[in-house]
Amino acid sequence: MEETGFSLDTLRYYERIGLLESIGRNAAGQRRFTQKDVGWLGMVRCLRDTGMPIAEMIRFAEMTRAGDHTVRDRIALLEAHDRRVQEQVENLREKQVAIRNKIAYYHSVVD
Amino acid sequence: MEETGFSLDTLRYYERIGLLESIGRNAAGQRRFTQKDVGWLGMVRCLRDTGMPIAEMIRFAEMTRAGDHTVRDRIALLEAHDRRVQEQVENLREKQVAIRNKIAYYHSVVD
DNA sequence: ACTTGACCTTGAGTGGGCTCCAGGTGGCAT
DNA sequence: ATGCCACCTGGAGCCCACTCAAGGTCAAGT
Repeated sequence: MEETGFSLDTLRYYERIGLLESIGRNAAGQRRFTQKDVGWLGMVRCLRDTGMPIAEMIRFAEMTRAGDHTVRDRIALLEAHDRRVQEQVENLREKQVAIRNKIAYYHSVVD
Repeated sequence: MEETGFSLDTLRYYERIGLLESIGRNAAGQRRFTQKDVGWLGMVRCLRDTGMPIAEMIRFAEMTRAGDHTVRDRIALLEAHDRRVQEQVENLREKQVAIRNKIAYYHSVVD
């Protein structure tokens, strides 16, 4: 298990579905993650943790492999995602206020 | 479909699993949502949207039905949830910075 | 020499949260 | 009075993102 925070099973799964480009093996057939792989996994972690669906990450992975002519599309994808993240944050903050009001109300009942 | 933002199927599902206390019916057997039901659904929406698992919402629902002696436990549950929400927000913000850095990097490549 | 254990593969199973289906009923517009 | 639509029920099905199982290989320690 690499210290990207993914389990080995998850890494195998990601490789199978094409989210990771075929990871190199050593003589015994075991996966050897390069610095590049680890970097990409950092990106994957970042996108996953902000709620990007796997299907979309695969599209992003494919663009990344396809070369520099996809950079504009990658920007568009990330900017759209950034807007969704922004909405998530705002929505959470809003709901958090409601939760805190409820807590305050309960406190007023119990004290 | 009520304007709590839940689909009718979802409302039926919630009733089945005990997240909603048996909703009243009219003569024809159709659900009639009271103001109280709608209020509770607002709470449910708030908790769902902030990532509380359904199982935990059911525990909360049961406490709410059980009466005033559960208020302290409800406070504890909501405070724990509030801390998780806070972590979510902080985590999202952190990851958002990384995404924006990536976008900026791509811009520097493409321009 | 042999056990242990971490890895390998393919494929099936799981859990959460809905969502849809079949078959049926009731009210209302034409 | 007949078609239509929105609702009802119980139960099955679906999607996502993993996670586990079975059977096998290899390297290192005792």
